Amino acid sequence: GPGPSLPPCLRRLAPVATLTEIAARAGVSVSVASRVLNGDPVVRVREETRQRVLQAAKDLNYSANYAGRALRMARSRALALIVPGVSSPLFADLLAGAEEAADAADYTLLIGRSDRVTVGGDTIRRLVGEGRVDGFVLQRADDLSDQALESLVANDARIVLVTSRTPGRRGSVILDDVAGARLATEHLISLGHTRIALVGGIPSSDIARRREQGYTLALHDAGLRRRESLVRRLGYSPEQAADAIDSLLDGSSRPTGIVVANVNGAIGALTALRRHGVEVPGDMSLVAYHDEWVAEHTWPPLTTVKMPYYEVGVQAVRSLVAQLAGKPSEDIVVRDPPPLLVTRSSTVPPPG
Amino acid sequence: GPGPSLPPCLRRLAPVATLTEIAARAGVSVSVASRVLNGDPVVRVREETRQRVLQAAKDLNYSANYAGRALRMARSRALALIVPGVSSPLFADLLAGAEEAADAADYTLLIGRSDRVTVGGDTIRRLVGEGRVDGFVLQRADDLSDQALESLVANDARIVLVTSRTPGRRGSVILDDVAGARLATEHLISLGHTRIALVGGIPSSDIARRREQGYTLALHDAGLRRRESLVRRLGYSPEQAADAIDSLLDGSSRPTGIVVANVNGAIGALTALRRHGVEVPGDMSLVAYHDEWVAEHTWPPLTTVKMPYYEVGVQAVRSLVAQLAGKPSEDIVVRDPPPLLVTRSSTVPPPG
DNA sequence: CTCCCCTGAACAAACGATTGCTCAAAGGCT
DNA sequence: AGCCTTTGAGCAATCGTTTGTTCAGGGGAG
Repeated sequence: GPGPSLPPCLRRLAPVATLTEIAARAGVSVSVASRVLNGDPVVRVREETRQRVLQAAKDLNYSANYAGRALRMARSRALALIVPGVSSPLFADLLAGAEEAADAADYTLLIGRSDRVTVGGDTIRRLVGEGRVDGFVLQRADDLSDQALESLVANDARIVLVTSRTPGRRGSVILDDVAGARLATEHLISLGHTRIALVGGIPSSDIARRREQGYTLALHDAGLRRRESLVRRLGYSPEQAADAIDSLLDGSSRPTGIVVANVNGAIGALTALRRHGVEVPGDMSLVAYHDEWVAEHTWPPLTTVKMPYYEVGVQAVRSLVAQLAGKPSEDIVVRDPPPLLVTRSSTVPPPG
Repeated sequence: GPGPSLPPCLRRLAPVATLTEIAARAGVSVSVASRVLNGDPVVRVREETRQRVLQAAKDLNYSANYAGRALRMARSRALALIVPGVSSPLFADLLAGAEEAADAADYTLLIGRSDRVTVGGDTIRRLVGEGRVDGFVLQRADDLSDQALESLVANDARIVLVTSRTPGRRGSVILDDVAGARLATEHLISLGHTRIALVGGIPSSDIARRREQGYTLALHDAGLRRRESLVRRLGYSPEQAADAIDSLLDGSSRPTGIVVANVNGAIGALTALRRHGVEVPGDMSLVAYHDEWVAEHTWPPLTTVKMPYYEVGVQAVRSLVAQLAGKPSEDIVVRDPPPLLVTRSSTVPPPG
């Protein structure tokens, strides 16, 4: 034989049409077929030829091979969305928004868990190194420090951080946490509460700092004193929030209302309060940051502040796509729609 | 010039090394480099040459380009996991298992929502047509019929169904729903309950049918009468379960215990019972199928049956990978670990 | 009639990796 | 010394697309 024979069994899994076959069926060259199907502006074909190609593609149910295209274009047209946990309804919103935007920009979205992105691991470097994805939307875990984050990410990786920021020059899309926490706090103030506690996140998190700032500003604007003894910064998990509640109830002057800076924490808080025999909302009002499905089904149902997670997803992907197109990275705060107070049964005026 | 010049700006996004560069640095041909790096058994190279290649790859931080490989191999080494909703902790377990198994088999896992896989849509056909994925793990929505499912899936697509089955010859990995529902029911029986209701899924779902079967068998084995008036088949959502509760409480002979065939439904049931002034567990015991995080934080905390979702994910991917390797499709029931009763506060002996 | 330009399409070179085959040199055997 | 085998590596085709360039033929202008 004149050269190497065909490798064994390299047929594709599903028998799909290639551009060559389309071209053959339409009686044109591959290049014409490609140009017609992609709407190449450079193309000059007779209308009749164009129709033949289109018809052939339709007949053979053609769709362009992903690998061939990716190889030629040196782009995968795929994006990765990397999040700490996949099980929260909040994430579902974020994902829905990201998918929407990715679809609109004709990108595919891969989902990864950031707990697989360990420091020292090379998940991201590999994903981008192998050319599987063109860029990332990354939501870091609360306890991942700025340096750890930087060390994780390849220098040249296109990336947009969501809900959190870093001092570095990466792009980011965050919620208006100040306004959200402020709204929650103002709700309690408007009900007449004056001793309002905050169950917040860990101080190293920029998210937690913004939420605390909103809480503080609301108190300040209402002319209320902010007492350090009413602030806890243990974290967002139910257990951490429960610990925070335990410690708050130990204090000399109990609050009459609590802002829990995360809905999961609020559920833990509910459990802890019940354990202490404190009735919600009779003895204690509770408002949670973030609205999700379960807040409607707790006892009592939780008053929450709903934040626009969906839009964060949309904006993040849009911003990433823009970055891939060569535009500079942006730092966005999503203010539209604004935080929304969802009043349920966990907040009433203070007793007495 | 002798031919076309290089297309404009087709540089890759990140400057990564190609096999050609590795080969050049090691002073060998591309084929040798490829063979060494892949551990090709056909290769015959001097040990010293081998080391040079390995070193070069290490120096340049080489990882094989995904598109090039996929094109040549006519395989993407990617799998899609398609699920109805992404926000449930149950899904998180499934996903974790699937990722574990995919990693082990050196496959990448894509996640898709099955509500994007609409009848008449071509999501799956496109994913496989474009060669983005080699196969699917599919968890269908409860209300997707067998025919609808078949019409959706390309005939030649490699696919494994999870938690549900179809009469067709597709592969499947399901839970031992009969044993799980049986365990839940037997728990109530062992507490002394005799009038035990079932809040189940819609009858068209094979999952719901298996769970009802477990319920029925448990009653039968205990010598208890199964009353049709105590069975509801409205669905797994909180609202549907709440409706089921409403209708159960209307009946002439109230149950003293209820098996809710889904934990989300159980949360709706809890809300509905509270609305009716029925105390759990004082007036009514409640046991839920599936264990998840929130069950520990409801009031009262829910007694549940924990099912091995993680293993379903593992087995499904393993089975799919085997299918891709040419093995026949299998129908697996995951019995290990067995269903686990998690006793909390929602179940006590019947009143009186 | 000649020259030129436009139209409509084909040519061919990449992108990066894999792999069957070829092939030169070295070594062993008769 | 001559022939065959083994070793160690390179050659070149191929996967499916995209796209800069070429090219043949037809028509209009001068």
